[in-house]
Amino acid sequence: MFKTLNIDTEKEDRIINAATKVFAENGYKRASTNAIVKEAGISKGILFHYFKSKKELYLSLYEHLSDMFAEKIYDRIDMEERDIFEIIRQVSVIKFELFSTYPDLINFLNSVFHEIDPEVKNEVDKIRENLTGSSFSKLFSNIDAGKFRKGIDVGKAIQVIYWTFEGFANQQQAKASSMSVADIYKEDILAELDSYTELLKKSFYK
Amino acid sequence: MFKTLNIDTEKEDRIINAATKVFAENGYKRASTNAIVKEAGISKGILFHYFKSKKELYLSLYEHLSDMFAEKIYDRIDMEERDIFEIIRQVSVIKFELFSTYPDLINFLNSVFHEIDPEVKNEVDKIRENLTGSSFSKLFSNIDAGKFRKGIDVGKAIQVIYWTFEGFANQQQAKASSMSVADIYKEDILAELDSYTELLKKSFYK
Amino acid sequence: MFKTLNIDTEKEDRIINAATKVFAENGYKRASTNAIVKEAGISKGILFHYFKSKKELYLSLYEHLSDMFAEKIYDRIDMEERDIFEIIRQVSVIKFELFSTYPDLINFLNSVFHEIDPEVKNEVDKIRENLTGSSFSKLFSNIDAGKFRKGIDVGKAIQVIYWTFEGFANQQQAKASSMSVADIYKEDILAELDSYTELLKKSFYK
Amino acid sequence: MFKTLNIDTEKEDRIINAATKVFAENGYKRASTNAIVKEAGISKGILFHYFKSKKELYLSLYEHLSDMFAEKIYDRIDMEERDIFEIIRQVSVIKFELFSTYPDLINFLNSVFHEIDPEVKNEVDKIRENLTGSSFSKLFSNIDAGKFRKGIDVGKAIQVIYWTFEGFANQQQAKASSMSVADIYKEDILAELDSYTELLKKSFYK
DNA sequence: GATGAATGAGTGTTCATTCAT
DNA sequence: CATGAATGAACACTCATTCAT
Repeated sequence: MFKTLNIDTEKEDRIINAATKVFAENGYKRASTNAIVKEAGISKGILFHYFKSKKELYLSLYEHLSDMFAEKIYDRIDMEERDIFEIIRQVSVIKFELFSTYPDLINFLNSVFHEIDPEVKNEVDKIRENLTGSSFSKLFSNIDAGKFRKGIDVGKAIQVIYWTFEGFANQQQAKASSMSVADIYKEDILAELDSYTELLKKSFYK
Repeated sequence: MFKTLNIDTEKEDRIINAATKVFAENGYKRASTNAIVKEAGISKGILFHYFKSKKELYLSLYEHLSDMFAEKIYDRIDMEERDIFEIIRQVSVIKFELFSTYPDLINFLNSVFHEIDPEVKNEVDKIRENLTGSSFSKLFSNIDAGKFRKGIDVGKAIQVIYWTFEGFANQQQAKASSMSVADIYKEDILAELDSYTELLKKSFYK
Repeated sequence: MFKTLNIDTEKEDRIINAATKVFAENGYKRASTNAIVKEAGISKGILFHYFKSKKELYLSLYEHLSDMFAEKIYDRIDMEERDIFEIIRQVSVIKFELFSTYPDLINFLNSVFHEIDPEVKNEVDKIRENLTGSSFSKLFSNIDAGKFRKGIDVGKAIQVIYWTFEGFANQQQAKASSMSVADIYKEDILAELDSYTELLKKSFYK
Repeated sequence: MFKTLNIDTEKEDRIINAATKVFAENGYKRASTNAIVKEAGISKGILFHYFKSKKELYLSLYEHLSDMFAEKIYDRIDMEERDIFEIIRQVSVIKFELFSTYPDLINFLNSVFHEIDPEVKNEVDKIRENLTGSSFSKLFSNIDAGKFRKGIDVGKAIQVIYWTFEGFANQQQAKASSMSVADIYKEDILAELDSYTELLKKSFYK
C-alpha cells in the first residue's frame, strides 16, 4: 500500500488520515492501533493485512507523507528563482497554507522529526537522509551569490537565514497550538516574516 | 521530594539519575517505572510513595532539572557582560560542558522540549513558561543596544542571533549522536561557532 | 477432494504436499492456513472451497495419507510370507525408504499419532481405528505359530516383537532428527535391526 | 519460582496444577494463559510476574515436574535390586499409582515428550537430556547380567524388555483414555504385565 | 471455479498503580 | 519508611472463516 496507486483510494485515504492524526497527536508509542482503526472505521484485521506491523505503518506513512509534502512544495515553487529570501519565503508560505489545509500532516511530520523512540528512530533517520539529502541541496543549489556583500561567507549566511526562518516557524507554531487553526494564516504573520527578511537583506546583501 | 532538602540525598540522586536516563532514552510514554526502579535500585513502592504518579515524577523531574540547569548557567555566567555575542557564547560553552558531564540531563531536557504526549504536554508548557519567561528575558535584558548599526531592529536581531546559535547547537548535536561523547567538545566546534559570531557581528554591529 | 479422482491432480498434489509439510512441522493448532496456501501457491478462498474447515482438511489429509501409506506397504509386501520377523523386517525397510523419499509424510503421520488437541483428537482416533484395526490384524493373521517354542504365548510374543521394532524405529528417528536425511538409510541400521531379530528368534523360536 | 522453596506454597500449587492440566489437555500452542489463570484463580499479571513468558512457564513446569517425578520414583524404588524385571516392574507400579493420583502430571509429561512446536522443541530436548541421561543409566547400571542365558546380548535384551514395558504402558494408556481414572489401577493390568514378564524371563533367563 | 480483502474474537504480554506486610 | 506481589485494562498482533467480485 501507499507505494502503488490503488483502486480503493477512498479506504486508503481513510487509513492515511486516521493514522496521521493519531500519530501526530500521540507520538509513536502512545498512538494505539485501536484508535487508528476506530478513527478510520476499519477492522483491526485489515490494518495488519495492509501493514504487517505498527512500525511498518508508521514508517510507510512517514515516507509517503514526506514524499507528498516535498512534491507539493516543488509543484508550486518557482525553480528559476535565484534569490534565497524569495525561495525561503515561498516555501514558508506553502508550508503555512499546507498547515491550514492539512494540520495533521504538518504535525505528524514535526512529531516524526523529534521522535526518540528507539524502536523507530534509526529507520526514521535513514528515510530522512534519502529525502532531505537531495531536496535541501536542490532547493539552494542555484542561489545567486553575487547579491551578498563582499567579505560575507555565503554558505554560512544561508545557514543563518535558514535557521532564522526555521526559528520563526517554530515560534509561530508554538503560538498556534493555543489558537484555532482558523486564526493562523494571517497577514500579520507574513508581515512579521518580511520584517526579518528585510533585516537580513539589509545586513547581508550589497 | 526535590523541592525540599532531603537527608537521604544519596537515594534522591539515584532516583533522579535513573529517571533522567530512562525518560531521556524513551520519552514519557515508553519509559517504564519498572525500568526506573531497577536502574535506581529501589522498590516500586517507594517510588510511588515519593511521587504519587508517573506523571508527577516526570513533571517534578523536569522542574527540578530545569532549575538546576538554569542555576548552573547563572552561576558561571558573567552578569555584567552586555555584549550579546559574548553572553550567548558563554551560554553555549557551558551547555557543551554540561552535555559532556551530564549527557542524560541535556537529552532529557531536549526530549521534554519535544514531548507531545497529551498526558503531560500542557503541564510541561506551563512549567516552561514560568522558567524561560523569566530567565530568557533576564539574560538579554541588559544588552547594549548601542553596538548595533543604525536602522537595525535590535529585538529582531537578537532573535536572529539566538536562532542561529540554537540552530548551530542542534546541528552539532545531530552530528554528535553518531560520535562518542569524548569527541564532542572540541576547538573545531568553537572555531566554527566563532565564525558565525564574526559573520553576524560584521552584519549587525557598527 | 481426495476421495474422488480429480482432473486437477496437479493442484491437489500441491495442496497435499503443502498441508502435509506445514502440519508436520507445527501440529494442528499452530499450523496456519495462511502458511499452507502460501506454500501451495493457491488462494485462501479455494482452500475453503475444497475443505469447509481447517479441521476437515486435517482429517481428510490424515485419512488420505494413511490410506496411501498402507497401500504402499501392501503393494510391496510379500503376503505369502508367514514368518513374523520377515514381515516386520519388510515393513521396516519400506518405512525407512518412504521416510527418505517423503519425510513429510512420515513426520505428519507421526505428529497425528501424538496429537492431543481436543478439537481433532476424537475424530483422529476414530479414523485410526478403522485403518489399523483392519490392517494390523491382516498383516499378522497368517503367522506360522508352529515356529515358536512350546510354552510361548504366541500372541504376546508377537506384541513383544512389534514393540521392539517400534521402539527401535523411534530410537532411530530421534537420532535421525539431528542428521541429514541422506545419512539415514544405511546398512548399519539394518545390521543393528537384524541383531535384534536374531536375539528374539533365538529366544522365541524353536 | 519452582526452583526455591516458597512460603506461598498454596498459590504456587494452584499455578502448577492449573498449568499442568491446561498444557496436558491442549499441548503448548493451544493452551491459553487465559485458561491457566482462570483455572488457578489468579490474575493475568501475576502469572507474568512469576514467569516472564508462556514459554518460560512451560519449560519451568516441565523441569519441575520431571524432577518431582524422578524423585518420586527414586524415593520408592529398591536400589539394591539387581533383577531388571523387578526394577521395571517397580517403576511401572509407581507410574500407575502416580497416574491414578496425579493424572495430569503423567499426561503433561507425555504431551511434552511428543511436543513438536518449534518454539519449545529444542529447549525441551535439552532439558530432557540433562534428566534422562543420568537417571536411565543409573536405574539399569546395577543389573545382574549373570541371570541371562549364554549367547544373549544383555544390552539388547534390556532394550527389548524396556520397549515391551513401554509399549504395554502406552497400550494401557490408550485404553485408559476412554475409561474413568477409577478403573485404571487394577489387578487385571498387573496380571497381564506379569504374563509379559514371565514370557521374557522364560526366553532370556537361564 | 477462484480470488484475497475483510472481519473480530482471541492471543501473549506490559504496565501504572495499590496495598498487605 | 520500604517492599514487591497483585491487579486488570490496554496493547500489538494472529487467524479461521466469509463473501463480494
